[in-house]
Amino acid sequence: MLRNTRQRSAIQGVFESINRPLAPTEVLQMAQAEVPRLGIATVYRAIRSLQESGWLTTVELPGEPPRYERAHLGHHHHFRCRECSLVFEVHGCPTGLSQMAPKGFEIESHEVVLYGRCQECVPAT
Amino acid sequence: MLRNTRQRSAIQGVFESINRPLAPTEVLQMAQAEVPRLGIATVYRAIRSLQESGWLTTVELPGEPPRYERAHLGHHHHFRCRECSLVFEVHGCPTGLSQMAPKGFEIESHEVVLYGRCQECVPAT
DNA sequence: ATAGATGCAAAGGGTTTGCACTTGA
DNA sequence: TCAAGTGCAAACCCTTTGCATCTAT
Repeated sequence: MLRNTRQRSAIQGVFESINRPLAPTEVLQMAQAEVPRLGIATVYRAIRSLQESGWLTTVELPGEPPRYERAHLGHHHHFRCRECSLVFEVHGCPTGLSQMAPKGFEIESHEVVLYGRCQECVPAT
Repeated sequence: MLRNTRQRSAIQGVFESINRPLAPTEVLQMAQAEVPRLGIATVYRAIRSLQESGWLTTVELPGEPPRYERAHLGHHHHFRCRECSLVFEVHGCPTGLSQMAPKGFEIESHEVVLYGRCQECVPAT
């Protein structure tokens, strides 16, 4: 696998130059600047193989279509600004998660999404 | 607007008898016990109108199609079993959420999703 | 009676797949 | 060379919509 094609390097280039999670169609449009005949199927296939190779991770927020970004190391969560819709990484985890499970249930992992206003959108005090 | 039909009462009955978020196809299958010729379109239309009337709320988990549950419940979160894929309600919240926000960010709300094995799927000890 | 509700099937939107052609190693 | 990669279109899955029919009021 992982052959070095114009299509794939265009797609990787998009992720390298844009600093936020991207939807497949966004990737398509941006990469078509370099490879005009690029097809959406190729984008999906490239995303999948880049995911499987660990180069990309999926960013899933409730009720939103998946987006993809270059893999950062480590467990983290997300903060989504209700005003500007930007998504930020947050580090650390809440405590007391294990006490939330019903009796007999076994927790293996968790997701946390915080909603609110980012630094830019909090009114100046 | 809300006419009292056999279909709608069967659909509401499903939500009243099952205490976990349901996908439209689950609702269809269960309600067909009462109304065999029930169609999926009717389920979707009923869900939408019950949502708009405030009787149902949407449960969105990252990367999954929406599920629905009765709206009477207070603030709670969800547990998704990795084996049987069922989603359960969990009560209580973790602590220390406010410490996760970057400096200057204002948290308004949060979502927590736990993943693991439900009581049915935990191997008998 | 009559407007809302239903069932079916066809249409949409986003994602995946089949297949013949292209291209990088 | 020749299999992985690509482009196109058709297939899929889930959801919505058009339309003739049914039904609660």
